[in-house]
Parts: sequence; structure tokens; C-alpha cells
Amino acid sequence: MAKTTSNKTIDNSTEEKIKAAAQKVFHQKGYAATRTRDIALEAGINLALLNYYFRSKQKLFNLIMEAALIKFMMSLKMVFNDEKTDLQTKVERICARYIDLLIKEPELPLFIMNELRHHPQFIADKIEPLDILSNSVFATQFKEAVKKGSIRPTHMLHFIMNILGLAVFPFIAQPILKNIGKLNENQFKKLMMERKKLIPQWVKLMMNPT
Amino acid sequence: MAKTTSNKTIDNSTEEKIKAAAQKVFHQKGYAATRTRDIALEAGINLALLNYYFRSKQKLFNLIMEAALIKFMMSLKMVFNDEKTDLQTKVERICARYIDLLIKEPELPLFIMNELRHHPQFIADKIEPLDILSNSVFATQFKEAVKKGSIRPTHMLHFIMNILGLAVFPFIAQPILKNIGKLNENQFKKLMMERKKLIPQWVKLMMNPT
DNA sequence: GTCTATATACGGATAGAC
DNA sequence: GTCTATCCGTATATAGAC
Repeated sequence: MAKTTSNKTIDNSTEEKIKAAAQKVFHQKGYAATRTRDIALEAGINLALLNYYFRSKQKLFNLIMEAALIKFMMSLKMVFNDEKTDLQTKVERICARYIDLLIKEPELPLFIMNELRHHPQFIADKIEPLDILSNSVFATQFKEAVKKGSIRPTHMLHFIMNILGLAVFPFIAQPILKNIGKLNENQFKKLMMERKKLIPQWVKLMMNPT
Repeated sequence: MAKTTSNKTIDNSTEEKIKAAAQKVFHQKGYAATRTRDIALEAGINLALLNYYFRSKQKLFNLIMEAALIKFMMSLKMVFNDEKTDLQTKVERICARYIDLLIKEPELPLFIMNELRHHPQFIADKIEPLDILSNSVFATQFKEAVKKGSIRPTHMLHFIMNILGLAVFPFIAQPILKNIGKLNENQFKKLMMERKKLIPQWVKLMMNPT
């Protein structure tokens, strides 16, 4: 990061340091439990400076939330609109991308799901425009496959819920699962890596017509 | 509720009214975003009275959180320890119980998962003692089925994650799913009712040995 | 038991010096 | 741009009257 080939500082700027700190604290604690003082401390700067750069806690949060939503929804959007891949490949790619992402940032989905309840404006502002279902290559391929009888006739949303439920839920329920399974961090990650291969196989079996 | 046949008031007591209000507000907003004033208002009583009965926000929260955890984990515990049902029936019962529960209380899982991050003591205090896996009838039946080759050899936790992911995740991601699927409340509920039948079938297909 | 009034603390935001 | 000091609203909790 640090500097580009030009002499313009890009990533170690105070602004970026605050954003990075804000992401860490907001993702961990959520909006309501976060203290702007904690963010300042984490960023190694003063509270006043945070307000100098971002005006308010809410405005800073909006930036972080928007980035999180894009990170979370982008995989879906990219993979679902790829003309070059078939349905089964799309499932594989979705699983791989989500599990890789969530092993790096396990707090992302719980943060997003939780904050969406309290800041409903993001649903309209950021998710609505993605329009993943109706006009995607995926939607076309799915309907086609149902028509041909190569997968069982199911509401497309069931299919999405299944993939995301299988891939994302374990990260949301991580504390409970680690406890009932008596797993440490590494054992949990290992299971998640296994699921990258397993989920696409399972989904295929689930959708196979009788 | 109101009164029993005896003349002792049971359920409309002030204490119960406060608890009911606290559950509603805590479940909706989470601990950090909840104001004790909101609970008092919701209960139709005064703020001072809340502290008279429960001493502090934290103590009141602990009661609500404990009840939520029991409600959420009890189904698992009961069904998994039933000597009379086989594995497939257990899957059916788990799905039916969770989906019925979550249609009535859709905020329960997100509340629990989110608060468990911030109040880790509950993981040890309340979940640990349930010991669902190692000593349950389910665990025995699962291992037996793997040994017999009637289901494919899989880590038991994958199996649990799959059932819960398929049944619970849609409620956690409800706002996103409603939006990308353009569903209203009733259409969403209808899909969830469908899943009560579908998930056990899917799980069976997933686990069928090749 | 239930209320009104208030003590006390905390958190977001700003003023103003450097 | 960055700091220290501080203002001010808000939230939990309690004191004390009824």
C-alpha cells in the first residue's frame, strides 16, 4: 500500500487509517455499541480528528456499511451475470468466493444482516439497484433448466437461499457451532474449506430431478 | 392469561408486563440500541419501576437472553434426544419446529447470534451444558448410519450446519431475500412453509450414499 | 408498588490553540 | 491537520414522596 510510483500518498493517509479502524470496530460491535472514541483509539488519532474528516458517526458508518454491502453482494452479482459459465459452475464459484471471503472476514454477514434491520434505507438504496434475480444470466439459465427438466421445478429463491444458507450460515452461527462441536478456530476453518467442495455437490444432488 | 382459577394473578403482573416489553424491544433492537425508557414505555409503566423490579438493564437483559437461548436450543435438544424417532424423522421435526418458531418470532436467531458476540459468557453458561452432540441419541444414530453405509460419511457438524442453514438462514437474511425476490411478508411466509416439507427431502438427497 | 424529580456518567460533537 | 479542553444532550440508575 503506502505509496504509488508517483509521490502521492494513497493509503496510509489519516483518512484511510480512520476508515480502516472504523471498519474493524463497526464490524465487530455494530453501530449502536460502537464508540467513536474506540475508533479514534484504534486509528491512533484523536476523536476531534475523526469528526474533522467525517463530520459525524453516522456519516462514517454509512461509508463502512456501503462498502460492506458491496463486498457482500458483488460476488453474487458478478457470478450470476457471467455469460460464460453454466449453472453448476456458478454454484461452485459462489461457494468458493463466499467461503474465501468469510474466512478472511467472518464478521461481515452478521454485521450486514444486523445493521440492515436498523438502517432500512440501505435496503432500498444499495440492494434494490443490484436486481440480481429478474434480469440475470443466472435467472435465464435457471428457468431454462427447469423447462428442460434438468433440475427439479423450484422457486428460484429456494435455490438462492439454499446456496447462501449452506455457505454463509455457518459463519453467522460460528460461536454456537464451535461450542457444540468443540472446535477451535483452525478446525472450524478446515470444515469451511471442506464445504467449498461439498456444497456444490450437495446442491446438485438436491436439485436432481427424481 | 389474566388469572388462574385461583385468585392469584399470574401473567398480567407488572413484572411480566415488563419482561414482555423487554423481550420485544431487546429482540428488535439488540442490547446496545435498546433504551430502558423504550421498554418502560412499551410496558406502560415508569422507568423507575423497571429498576425496582430488575435492578439494572443488564440484569433484565440476562433474563431475556437466557430465555431466548433456551427457546432456540431446546428444539435441538429435545428432538435430538428422542429415543423413539429415527434420523430422518428427527430432521423433519427439527425443520418443522424451527420454521414454526421462526415464523412466529423471526427476529430470534439474529438477536441471539448478534448478542452472543458481545456477551460471550452466555456461550459457556448456557450452551455448553446442553452438550447436544457427543451424548445425544442423534449422535449415536448418525454414527451408526455412517457405519452401515446408509448415509455418506460426513462430519456430523456439516449435517447440523446444513439443516440449520437451510431452515434458519432465510429468516436471518429476510430483508435481503425479500428485496431480491420482490416478496411481501405473506409470500415470504409461504416460501418458508414450503421449506418445512422441502428441506427434509433435500437433506435426504444430499446424504444419500453414491 | 408506583410515581416525579434528580444525580451521575457517558458519548457525540465543537471551539479554539498550535 | 492535529491536538486539548469542553459543551451539551441523553441514558442509566436512585432518592424520596405518595
